[in-house]
Amino acid sequence: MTVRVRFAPSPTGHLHVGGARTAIFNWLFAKRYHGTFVIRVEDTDQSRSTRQSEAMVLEDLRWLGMPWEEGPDVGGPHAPYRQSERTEIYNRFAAELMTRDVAYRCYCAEEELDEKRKAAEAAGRPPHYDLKCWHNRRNDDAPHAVRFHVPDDGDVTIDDLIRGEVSWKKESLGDFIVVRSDGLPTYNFSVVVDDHEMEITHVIRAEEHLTNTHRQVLIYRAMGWTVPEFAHVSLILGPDRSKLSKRHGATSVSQYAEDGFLPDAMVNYLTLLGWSSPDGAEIFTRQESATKFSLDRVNSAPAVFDHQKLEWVNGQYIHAMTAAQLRPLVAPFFDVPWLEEGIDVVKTSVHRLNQFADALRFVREYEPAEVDRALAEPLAAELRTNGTPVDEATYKAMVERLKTATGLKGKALFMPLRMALTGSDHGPELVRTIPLLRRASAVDPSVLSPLQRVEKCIR
RNA sequence: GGCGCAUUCGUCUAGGGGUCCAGGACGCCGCCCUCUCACGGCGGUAACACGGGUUCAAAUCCCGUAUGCGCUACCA
Repeated sequence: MTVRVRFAPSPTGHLHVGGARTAIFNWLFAKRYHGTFVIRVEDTDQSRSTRQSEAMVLEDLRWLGMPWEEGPDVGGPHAPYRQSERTEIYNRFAAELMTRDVAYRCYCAEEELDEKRKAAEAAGRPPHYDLKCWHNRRNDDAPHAVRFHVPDDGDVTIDDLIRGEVSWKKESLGDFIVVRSDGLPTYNFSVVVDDHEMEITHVIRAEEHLTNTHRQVLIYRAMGWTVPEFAHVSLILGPDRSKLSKRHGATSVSQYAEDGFLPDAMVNYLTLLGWSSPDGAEIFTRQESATKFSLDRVNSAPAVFDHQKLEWVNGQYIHAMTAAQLRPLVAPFFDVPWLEEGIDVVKTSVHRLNQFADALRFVREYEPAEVDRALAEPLAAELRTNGTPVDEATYKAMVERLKTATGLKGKALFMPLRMALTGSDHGPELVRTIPLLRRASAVDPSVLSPLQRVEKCIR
């Protein structure tokens, strides 16, 4: 049997990091078992779903770098992959459910149901549907929804791949709506129809759907369909341990892209949030994790999103990349003719792509520092006669001559030197900084050369 | 309220009856490297929610309690 998994976002905004992690686990599982990864858009809630949002979610998924074999944009053998385009299919199966007498038309008004529910709750009874339309089944075309009837043998036990056995008693459920009065299916119905029709073998989704599984299994049974395997992934929490939301800061994948995070780092971190590699590795490519991924190593407890660790992971990726690899990624945030050289000099002090501009500010902006003439003048003379160092050897030669000329050494020499050339008391090593300033000033007229800087100090 | 899920350092986690007075990572602290900042290296800090069982032996199995979260919709 070929593994087929799906990620089924509802297009109501950008892709959320929680959704991203669910997508990653699905993708990893598909790769691990050489299966198929399907994207299905769950847009049956017309009031909240937009086509624009669907495009954003797909774009976020593309940015993360998890290609899918079937989906609304690429099609596939089970098209369409947008639930709003599959209503005839749902209606067909809803009709079949009614033919089998496990579903029925419900003509109750929403207000009426609300009142009954409140009354039941007030009286301490379970707020389940009172079965009025089940007991008086009819089939006219007055406005109605379609309701599924929970059978007497409605107890359900599943063997969740992450949580183990989970059971529910039939009593915990009332008859529930499968087709709304607007003719569109509810989630619990469309998801079953689609997962069956699309031959999904493993349903890997967020924990918030765990209790919905009871209803869904009942529908599978009523239709006589094979029940897929389930794996419910725990939620991602904010620092206060409530479900991660906007008030905790950035929650959408696109926001992280804008904040200078790399897709590889994002996928790496999110994979680590709930899954651990059997060899204990924490930095790994998606190919590496895909060969080792298994659902039994997915943690069933919710995980707090740790922004600091994400930054660290992102830094690990940036530090491991060459300046040439980094340049095209940094350019959208900050671009100068000497970008690649600049990146090479400061990349170890940066954790995010958008921090390069700041880290290289000293190259573009220079405020003359208070520097003792006893150093500034010999330095200016040195730069005039011997030129500016171009590499480690010429830098060391310059330092030796300066030591002789000034009688200074160690910190007493280097700090004023740094101040004179960068205007700051901290930054990358001088042996790298000076050649960078030289090259940058050569290709970029807005950058002052080392000599120009020193001259400003003397004036 | 009912049902369901969860609970190991501040955070992510390892662990599946003895090898655990609990290991790794992030963070934090210290030291080293060093002109500074960062990187890197080394070291330190810090946890089995609580109470009962089962067992020669429990972080690991069972039962309660507490706490958190989810579902209980004509949202997904």
